[in-house]
Amino acid sequence: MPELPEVETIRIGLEPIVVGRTVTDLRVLNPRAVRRASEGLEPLRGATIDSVVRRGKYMWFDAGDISMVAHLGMSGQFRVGGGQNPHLRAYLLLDDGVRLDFIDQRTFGHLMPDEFTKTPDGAPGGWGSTSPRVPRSIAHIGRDLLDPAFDIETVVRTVKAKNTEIKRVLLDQSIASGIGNIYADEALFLARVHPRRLTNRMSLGKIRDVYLAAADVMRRAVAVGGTSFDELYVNVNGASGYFERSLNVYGRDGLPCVVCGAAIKREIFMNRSSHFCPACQRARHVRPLTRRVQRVK
DNA sequence: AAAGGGACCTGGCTGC
DNA sequence: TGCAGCCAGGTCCCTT
Repeated sequence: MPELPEVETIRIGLEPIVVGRTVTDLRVLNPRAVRRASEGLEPLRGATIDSVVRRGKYMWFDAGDISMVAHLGMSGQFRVGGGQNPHLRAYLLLDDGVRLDFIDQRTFGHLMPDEFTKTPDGAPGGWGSTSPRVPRSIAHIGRDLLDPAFDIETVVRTVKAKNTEIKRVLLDQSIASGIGNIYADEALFLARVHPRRLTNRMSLGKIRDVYLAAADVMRRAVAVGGTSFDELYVNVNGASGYFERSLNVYGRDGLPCVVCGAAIKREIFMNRSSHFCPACQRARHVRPLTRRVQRVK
């Protein structure tokens, strides 16, 4: 499940492979892998890649007037290819003979050629970029927590004004991007906030704590190459990350809390699992459970 | 308008 | 042994 740290690891791995290279050929093996399937990836043919940029979980190849946006979804991978893989969805052939494969078992990921639009704040479009522009289709995605132009005070005020639960807002990529289910649970644990806590019942300081915790956990995950559970997330060379051993709550339901020893709880919320310590993250200022269908294991 | 919930997708795993 | 059903979750889209 690639979130910001995993995508950043892949972006770093892609840079020496694609920057300065020209796309000499390309092929789409599964039309689901490309948005705007009518034109496919053809606009990339002949383009020279100047940089690989990331905002949240999105990446793009900056190739002059055109970009190729990439989202890995649940299981997308870029691999230096040539080998056989039943989940190979598309590939680019570069002018040095390298074949860059896009592999995606669950097919939630996609590639897409796109044009640029200017960033409203005049800052570079994302990590790895020096130009103030972003692909049009992802202009609505918020800056991520590790972006130098990320404005935490604006985000904190936006979150406070919402009438909903904190975890739902953490996963809203238009407010702050890059956070997925794993790091949302980890950030809430570190900030000692229940996932279903209502944001308009939180102080500005507490909301800030949650976002600072999310930034901290992602920064530490980037440093060790992200989190790997299985072969679905690996970097461009096929190697795994090491952050799984640092997870405090995610996937630890029933095991003792590392702080207080209480059993970590797993609860279904937003059709996903939430993992939290019921003692460290008390259910204060949450909506009554009767308002929603709940299944607790 | 904002909020919330389901669909999409595949393969590994569980339990009968 | 075989197979049905569950589970993983990022994002889009529809309904309220």
